[in-house]
Amino acid sequence: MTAPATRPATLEDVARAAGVSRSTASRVIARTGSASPAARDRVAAAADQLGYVPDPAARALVRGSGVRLAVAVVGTTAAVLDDPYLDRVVAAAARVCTPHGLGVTLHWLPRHAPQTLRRLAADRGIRGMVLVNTTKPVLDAVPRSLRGRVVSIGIGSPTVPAYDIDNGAGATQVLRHLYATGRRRIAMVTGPRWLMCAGRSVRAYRGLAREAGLPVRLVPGDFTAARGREAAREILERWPDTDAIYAASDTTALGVIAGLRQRGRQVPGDIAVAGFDDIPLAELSTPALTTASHPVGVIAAAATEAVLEPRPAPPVTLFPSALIPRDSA
Amino acid sequence: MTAPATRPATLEDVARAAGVSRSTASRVIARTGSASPAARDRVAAAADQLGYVPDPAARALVRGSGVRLAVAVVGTTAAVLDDPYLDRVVAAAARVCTPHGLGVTLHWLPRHAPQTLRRLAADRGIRGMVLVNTTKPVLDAVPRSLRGRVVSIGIGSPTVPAYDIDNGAGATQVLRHLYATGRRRIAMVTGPRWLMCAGRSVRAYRGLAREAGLPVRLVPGDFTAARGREAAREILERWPDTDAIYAASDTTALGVIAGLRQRGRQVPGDIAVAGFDDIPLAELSTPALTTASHPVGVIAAAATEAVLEPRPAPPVTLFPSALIPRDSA
DNA sequence: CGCACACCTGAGAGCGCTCTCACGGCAACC
DNA sequence: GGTTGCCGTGAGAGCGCTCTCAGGTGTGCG
Repeated sequence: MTAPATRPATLEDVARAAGVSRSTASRVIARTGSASPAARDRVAAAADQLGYVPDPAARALVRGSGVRLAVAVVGTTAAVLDDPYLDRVVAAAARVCTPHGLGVTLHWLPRHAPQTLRRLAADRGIRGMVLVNTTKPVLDAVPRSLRGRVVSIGIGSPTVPAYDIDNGAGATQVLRHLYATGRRRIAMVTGPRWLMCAGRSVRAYRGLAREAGLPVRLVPGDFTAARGREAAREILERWPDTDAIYAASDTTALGVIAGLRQRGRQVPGDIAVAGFDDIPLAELSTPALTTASHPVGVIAAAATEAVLEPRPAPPVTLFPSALIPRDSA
Repeated sequence: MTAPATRPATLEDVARAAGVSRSTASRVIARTGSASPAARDRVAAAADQLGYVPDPAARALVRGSGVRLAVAVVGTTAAVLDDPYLDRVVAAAARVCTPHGLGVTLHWLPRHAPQTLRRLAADRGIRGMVLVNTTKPVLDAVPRSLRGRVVSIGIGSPTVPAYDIDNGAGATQVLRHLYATGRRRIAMVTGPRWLMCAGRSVRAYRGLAREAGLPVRLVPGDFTAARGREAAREILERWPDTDAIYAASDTTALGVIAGLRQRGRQVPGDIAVAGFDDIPLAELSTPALTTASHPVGVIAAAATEAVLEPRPAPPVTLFPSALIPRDSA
C-alpha cells in the first residue's frame, strides 16, 4: 500500500513520520547537506512508505531553476509533420536529459509572437530551451533572462548559439553528383522560405549554377510530399527539358518522384531525383533515393548538451552532411 | 524597453508600479474577482511596461492545478520513430489545449517503471495526462491522484478511459478486400506484441482466416520499415506461395514492398501488399499503397478534450477506420 | 437620516519546498 | 580546561502567487 490516502504526501508528512524536522527530511531527500545515517534511513523509509514524491512546482519555485528542458518548435506544425524530424529531436533531447533527471517538454511557438516565448521564459520549471526551426523575429524576442540557457537547431543569433546541419555543403555534394552524372538542367524544390537552412541550400544551388553556367530553376517547397508532387508538375510545365530535380527534403523528393511517374517520366532514366535527409524510407523507395545524410539525433544531442553545460559555445556549429548515392540519381 | 533589468518582474513589482496592493494586481492579472476600471488599467499598463509574466510554478503551487497537459509516451522511441505518429498526437493536443491556455509537454515513460509515472503525477504543473502506446503495467501504476485526469490513446483500464482506432474493423476491411480480389494465402506482419492495437488486428486476421479457411502466416513486426523489408524476406522463405501481405502499419508495408521488389516480386502482380494508417507517403509510393485510414489527429483531439472536460467517459471509444483501396492490392 | 447591500481594496495566511542561520554537542588541539 | 572547529539538527524566512477575510467607501431604499 504505497498509495497515499487522498492528498499526496508532503515533505512535512515524511518528516513527521520519520520523527525529524522538515529541514532534515529535505536534506535527505534532496541529497544536499549532511545527515546522520540513522536519520537518513528513517527519512528514506518514511518517504518510501508514504509514496512521497517531491513537488516539482514547489521545488522550481524556490530553487529558481527547473527540472525540464523545453523544446520549442516554431511555426505551424504542417511543414514539419510529414517527416519524423521532431520526434527525433525530442528523442535525442530526452536521451541526454534523462540521466540528469530532467524531463523534456515540447512547445509550439507562433512564428511572430514574442509574448509566448516570454511566457515560456518566465517558467522557472524550465532549465533551458532548445529552439527548433526558429526564425529571426523569434530569436530577437529571446528575453535576457534566458540568455545562456537557450540554443537553436537551425539559425542562431549573437546571443543564441546555433547547431545545424551543413546543408550548404550537403547540397553542393548532391548537386555536384548530379552534374558529374551528366545532368545539366537541374531544377530545385526549396524548403520553406522562412527557414534559414532552406536559404543555405539555395545559395549552394545558385553558386553551382553560376560556376558551371547552368540555368536556375527554383520552385518553392515546404518539405511536404504533397508539395513535391505538385512541384514536379510545375517544373515539367515551365521547363520541360529538365533532366534532374533536387529537393530540399527526402519527403519532398518522394513526392517529386510520384509526380514525375504520374506524368510518365522515368526516374532516373528521364529525370534524376535527389533529396536531403536520408529518412528511413529513402533507402526503401523505388528507385532508392539518392540523398545526403542528416544526423538529426546527433545534432539535437549536441544542442541539448550545450544547454545543460552552459560553457562558452561557438556561435555556429555545423555538422557535416555526406552524399548517399543510390538509384534515383 | 519591455525587457526587465535582471530579475524577471514579479507581481509585487507590478503592484508597486501601479500603486495598488499585490492582491488587487493579482485579481487584475488573473481576471478573478472584481477591480475598478482605473485599477485595472493601471495594473495592465504596469504589467505591460515591466514585461510581467506570471510564474507558472508559483501559480501551480498555490492553485494546485497546473497549466500543462502531459503527453506521456510509453516505451522506447525506436518503434514510434519511423512514422510521424507522435507528432500528430502532440500537434492535435496542442491545438486543443492552446485555447485553454494550456501548454503541452511530452514525456517518455519506461515500459515498466511506476515511479516515473508517480513523479509525473506529483507535478502540480500537470493538469491532465494523455498516455500514448501504453501498456497494462503502466496503466496499473496510474496513481489515484491522477484518476479522472488521464486518458489513454490505445488500451485503457477501469480507471483510464481509452481512445483508439478500431483497427480490428479496419484490418477486417483490408483483409476482406484482399480476399475479394482473389488472394487466398495472406501473410501478416504484426505490430509490436506489447501494443494492444496489434492484438486487435491479429485477432481480426485469425478470425477471417478461420472463417474463410485460409492459412495463418504471422510474422512479428515493430512498425518500422526496416523490419518490413526483413519480414518480406522471411515470408518468402517460409511460405513461398504467399500471394498477399498485410502489414500492420504503412511504414512496414512500404518496407515489405521494398523487400519484395528486392527479391524480384511484382507488387501487386505477384503479391498484393496492404498497410494500415494512410500516411502521406502511402498515396505517393509506387505502387500507391492500399491501406486503411487512421485519423490520429481526430483521436488525439478527442482524447485531449476528454482530459480537459472530465465528464464520465465510456471506458473505450473506438474511431472507425475505412479501407482506402489504391494500387498495391 | 439610517440601514442594508453592493462593490472595491489591502492585509495576511499559506501552497511545498529549499536554504541560511544559529545552536548544541563532540572531538581535537594548545 | 578553554578555545577552535566541525557536524548534525531545527527554527524560520521566503520563493511568487492565490484567495479568504475584514474593512472601507459609495449607492439605493425605507
